[in-house]
Amino acid sequence: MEYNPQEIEPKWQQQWEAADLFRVTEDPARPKYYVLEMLPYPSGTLHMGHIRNYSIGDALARYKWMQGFSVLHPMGWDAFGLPAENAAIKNQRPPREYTLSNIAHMKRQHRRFGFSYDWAREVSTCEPEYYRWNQWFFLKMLERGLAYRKNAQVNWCPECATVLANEQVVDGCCWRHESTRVEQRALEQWFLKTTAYADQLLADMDRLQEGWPERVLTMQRNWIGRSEGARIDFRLEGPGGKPADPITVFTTRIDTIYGATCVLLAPEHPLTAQLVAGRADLQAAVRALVDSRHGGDATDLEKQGVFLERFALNPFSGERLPIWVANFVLLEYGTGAIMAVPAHDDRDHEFCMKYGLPIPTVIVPAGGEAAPAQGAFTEDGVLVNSGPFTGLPSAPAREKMAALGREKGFAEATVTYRLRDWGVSRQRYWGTPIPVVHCAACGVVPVPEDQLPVLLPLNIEITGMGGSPLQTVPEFLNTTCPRCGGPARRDTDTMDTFVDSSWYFYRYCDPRNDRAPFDSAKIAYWFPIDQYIGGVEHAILHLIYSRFFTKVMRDLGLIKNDEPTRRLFTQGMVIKDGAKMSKNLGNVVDPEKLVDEYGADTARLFCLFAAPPEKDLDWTDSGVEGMYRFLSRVYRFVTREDRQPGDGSADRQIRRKLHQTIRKVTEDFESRWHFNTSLAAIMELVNELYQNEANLSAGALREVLPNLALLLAPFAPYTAEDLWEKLARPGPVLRVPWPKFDAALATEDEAEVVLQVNGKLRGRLVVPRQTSRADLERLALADPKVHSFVDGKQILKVVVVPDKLVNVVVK
RNA sequence: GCCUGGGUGGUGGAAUGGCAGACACAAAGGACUUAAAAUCCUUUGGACCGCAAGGUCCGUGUGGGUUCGAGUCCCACCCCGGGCACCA
Repeated sequence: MEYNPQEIEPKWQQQWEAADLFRVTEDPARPKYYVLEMLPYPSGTLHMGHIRNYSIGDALARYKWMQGFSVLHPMGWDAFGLPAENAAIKNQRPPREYTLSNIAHMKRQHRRFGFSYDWAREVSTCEPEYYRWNQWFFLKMLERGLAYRKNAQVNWCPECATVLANEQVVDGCCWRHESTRVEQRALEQWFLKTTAYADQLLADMDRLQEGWPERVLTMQRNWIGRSEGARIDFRLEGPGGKPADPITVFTTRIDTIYGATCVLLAPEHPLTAQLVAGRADLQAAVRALVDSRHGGDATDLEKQGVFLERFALNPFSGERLPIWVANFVLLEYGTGAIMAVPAHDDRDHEFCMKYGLPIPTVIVPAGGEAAPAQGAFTEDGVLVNSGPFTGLPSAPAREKMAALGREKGFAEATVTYRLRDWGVSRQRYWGTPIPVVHCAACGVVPVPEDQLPVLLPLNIEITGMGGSPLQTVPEFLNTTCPRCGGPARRDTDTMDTFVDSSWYFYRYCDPRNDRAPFDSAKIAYWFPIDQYIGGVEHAILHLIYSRFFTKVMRDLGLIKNDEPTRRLFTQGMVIKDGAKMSKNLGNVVDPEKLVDEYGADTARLFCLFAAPPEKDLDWTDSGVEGMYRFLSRVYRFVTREDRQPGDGSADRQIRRKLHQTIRKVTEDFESRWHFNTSLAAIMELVNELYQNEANLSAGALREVLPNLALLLAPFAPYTAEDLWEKLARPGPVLRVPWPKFDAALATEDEAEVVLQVNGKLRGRLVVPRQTSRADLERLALADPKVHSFVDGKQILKVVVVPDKLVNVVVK
């Protein structure tokens, strides 16, 4: 029979759906397995990157089902976000309608592929049933001081008179007004205190070591950026030469403090404003510094500073140090102030060279090597010219100096993180409303839990102009204060969509719960996620935020697990013509066209065969053809009706090959997921079937063919299901146990032993397995070929690896 | 600059110290066919020797090293991709 995916795929899709095949519940009698693919943004159509992601996850889910697990394999929609608003501006389509129609279309595409999702658990983050729990978590964090307000910079386009998201800023300009420079404006915004968990987020990564890619952990470690150092107070010299309030600096190199030649403040540091008060010239110079930072790359920013004509005292040496404001000092990191040690820091060196400040050496390389002739010596060494600390190596000096500072009250060892709190306010419409009201009398008042959800109004015109769009909806904006009952205004910002995706995988466990985000018992059953699969582009933000949410939820007593995900797999991108598929480049392949032409199984198979799943995959149309040919070849062989049974002379060989293939595919699932090699092994089996067709007995085919269908089931499920039916086996395949291999049968009983002389291949020997070392050595030396290379030379040594190789070393 | 992943035939890739190039794509040739498609079979890293069967040498970015033996381990360097980037 000919392979006809256009006929068999819709047939099985309907049967699977009718049987509710992928429905799963908590079953105490079976082991559980939670396999999760990152939920998509409903952009309108699935692209090949999605298909690749889901093909990997689906192969795993189906394999686990066949292994007897209860497999939770859900799908949903990350449905809030900017594109829906842009569509509203461009096409006058309401964001909700746009989003829902995209979801409907993508879901149809999904179903054609036949992925094994339990659609009864579908979650869409833009529905009030979902986002009310975003609001609920927000209120819980507010109660615990984990959500707070502060001033922060936003991107502002003067032309649109609106706030821009970072992705709307292109080369420092507005995406819609290419020549308009984006300005920075300060706005009161909501933050979640991710920094409160910085130490835990870092420490718990040790537990992820096994199941997470090393590079993702490294990226997260860098992002959290823990540095050990010290805070040091430099007292300000007051007007009468007397010390006044201190400037606190952070440094990791307190051992270099005798080499400090000035103190540098960030332009935005509160002390800066104080110190330039009444000096219009200095104020203007500081403003110019701030401007120097905007636009352009931070890397090639020229260092600039302004001397404030004031001094601070080095608490160790008592030296008077000039106070400068410098454009490269960041308010957000450390204390927003540093001591400049030009001899031992590259940036300080550049700065002090430029302004002619002294560059005294206080650290020399240990072991008497020479310090670099130019630039700063930034490594640890031995202290010189450092008062009582002279002669100490850097590390103990740091400890002693911090201890002294602590004793005297002007310094303290401390830890600083690069991680910042998570700004979640967005001046956008299509998102979760922030559930607080602003009351003139009571200030910021949380919306009481029983009034949730704060519904996002649907009748609104999106113009892309002005501030938060929700300000234009009076019915939403105007409310009463829950505390005093007086008139109040709702917060008109919405939450970052990363909030939605920080906990969605918990909701899958109990998606229709209307009394709580979920039932904790269900979480206890399913969590942690056994395998999470997605693109590496989410290595930092999404994966840190969701780890943060998990820790908060645990501290709220809702869940018991510390981490959401046991194992993470990051798949590679899909590349065509040397670039990532994108509409701009016009190199996209439409998955649906592939299904029309070749069927979903062919598309899946190509995604799995063309490269190992963690690597980027090069798309080729001819490769797709190849997969179609392979499936056709399998189908034709299995369904052949006119076959005359052979004499069975190849039975032994084909059964061995079958068991080797089962072993190979099973091992691939249990280790590296190199499905490209699993499929190659299955292809070899099929090739052997064709080659030995005339010599296979009916009995051998009765063993091999059904197992071949089972081996294909995780990768090409429609084809496998149809073959299973054609072989008159009771299905569905998903409920059939994964085949087991017979280890003895899979092992060859003869071994081909390689013969080498001085490491060079000189011959082969077929011997019974487990032939003794002595026999192997004797046989090798007796081999005429080996003999011709050994003859007349002195044998130094003979290396024998049983069942593998004999290497004769001669001189 | 720092942190990462990688560099193997015409192409995607295989080989977790032991036969480099599994499997597939592409290409070439052949069978079947009136013909085409489809299908099936054969060849396919390079150089050289041989009428042939077959054989020799070279070959995994470059240079060193460890080892009986290195694509694989170690050191140095070159190139490409990704992330972070004045983080004190």
